[in-house]
Amino acid sequence: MALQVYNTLTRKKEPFHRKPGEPVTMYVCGPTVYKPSHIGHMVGPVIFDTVKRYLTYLGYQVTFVVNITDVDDKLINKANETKTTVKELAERMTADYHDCLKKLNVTGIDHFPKATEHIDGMIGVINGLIDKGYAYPAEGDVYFNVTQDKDYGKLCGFDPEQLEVGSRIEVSGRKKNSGDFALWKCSKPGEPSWKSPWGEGRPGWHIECTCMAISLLGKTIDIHGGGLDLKFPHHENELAQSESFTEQPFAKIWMHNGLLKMGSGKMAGSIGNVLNVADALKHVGGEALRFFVLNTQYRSPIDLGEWDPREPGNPVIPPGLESAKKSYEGFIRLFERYERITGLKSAALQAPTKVNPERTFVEPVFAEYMTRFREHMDDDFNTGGGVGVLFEMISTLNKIGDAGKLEDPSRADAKAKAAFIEGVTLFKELGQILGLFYETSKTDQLGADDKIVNGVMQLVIELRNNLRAEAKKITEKTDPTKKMLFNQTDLIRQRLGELGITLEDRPAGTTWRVG
RNA sequence: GGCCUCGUCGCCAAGUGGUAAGGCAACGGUUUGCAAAACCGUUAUUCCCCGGUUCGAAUCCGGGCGAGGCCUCCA
Repeated sequence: MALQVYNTLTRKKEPFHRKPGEPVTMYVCGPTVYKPSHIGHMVGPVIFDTVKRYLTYLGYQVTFVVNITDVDDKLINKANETKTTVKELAERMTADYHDCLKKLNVTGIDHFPKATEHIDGMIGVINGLIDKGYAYPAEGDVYFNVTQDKDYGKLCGFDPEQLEVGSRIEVSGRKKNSGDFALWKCSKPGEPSWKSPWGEGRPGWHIECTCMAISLLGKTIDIHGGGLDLKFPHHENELAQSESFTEQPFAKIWMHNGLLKMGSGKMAGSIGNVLNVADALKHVGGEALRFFVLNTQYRSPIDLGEWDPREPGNPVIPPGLESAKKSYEGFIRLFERYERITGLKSAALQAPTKVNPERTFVEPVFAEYMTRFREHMDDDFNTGGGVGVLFEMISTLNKIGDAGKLEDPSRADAKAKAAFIEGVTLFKELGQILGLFYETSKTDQLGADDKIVNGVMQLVIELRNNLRAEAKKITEKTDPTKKMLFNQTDLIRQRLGELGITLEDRPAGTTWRVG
């Protein structure tokens, strides 16, 4: 099956219109940088980063742009409140945003254009729209006239007439129609402003995306993405003004990701249940957080479960994240097993990064997994289905490991070992398409490679195993010395456990890990 | 009031016409000195309810109930 993508514009899945090898342009609406990123801000970037990863895997040349809105009302208000400048606030919050992206392995974004760096371009677009009769200046503002755009409302399926009926907003004095929206706003004293043909002012919300998408990616982009909440008014308006300006289709495909929810409620500042990325990362790894987002098909809402941080005694993390963290440990353990079996670092394991039609597998089951994973991804980037395949692979690989006695060098089956390595390599290949398997394990972070840490751990393990060996020599089960010795070995294991270190007594020897 | 989603095991979730993936949790077993990890087994004859279409429906249609989103600057 070839790649199919759901297009909001046509409300159906369509065959992807590009052939592998061709360039693909992708534009996704980014954040307004006025406060630290919360986990909801990461959903879109993770999803579209994964879209790029899969397209790249298939051989497309993807250019991915995410804009930074660094001037608007929220920024101005926040800067005033906190006694700082819009510029300083925007720079600080942009740095926070980049840091969050990095922690979640969102590495595919090629350009982060800032609104304030494209003001001249926006003025050009607005001028063009006025010249063509789509926009009109009004007392220092400039508005887009929705009645001039014959297919206004096509993205959301809105009838422009109806928009006025249920509208919560009064027609402002300067607008001709209630649906008209600002392309340019005249500024009040003290606000950031730029010179324009209509006086001192600043751009409207939607115009920056039109201008930056067109200037960086061309008049028609392949994929335009964003959260479902942006569909209206932002994307509808962006679409209207862009196509009015260029007289060409703005985006071939519109993709909208579902939003985060908490059980039956929503995450909102007004409720006080907003979870910042930085706070979430104190309790779960970035990789587990990314996995959590990808566990669900992107168009569905992502459920964090019922959670109210204001209730005393409630967990510090929503149940959905807690559960994702535990699920994810299965991935980590498989790589730990790989390291025990091969004596190699899993981080150094090289897996293919491009699809290879000639690829063959010694174990036919891996070819099946590969196919099933690809079928899910081809079906509108169904990462949730793909994750399911990954879990089935873990189970299969563990069985191969068990049956082949791979952790016992004297009895290990060479054929099984080769199959295991082949499978883990595919596992890594598929996981990397989802942008997973990038973090250094907690054990390594603590310093498993560190001479002193490792030396101390080996010493503790050796001493404990000496006690275990002594205890095992005593055959009489009720012997008090045997009991005492085992009490000591268990105490060591328990106390290390309290420090976050788990000891595992395996046939081939005792290993330790953090977590 | 208008537009639009969604309702699959205790929780999360894939499946959108061919007879219910997977994860978490739980329980039993193998293994282990005991654990941990892993493995085996059990846990939805049924997909909110009621009708209809069909040889066949979780999937399509109609009606109901329930939850949610958007309706002019929320990712």
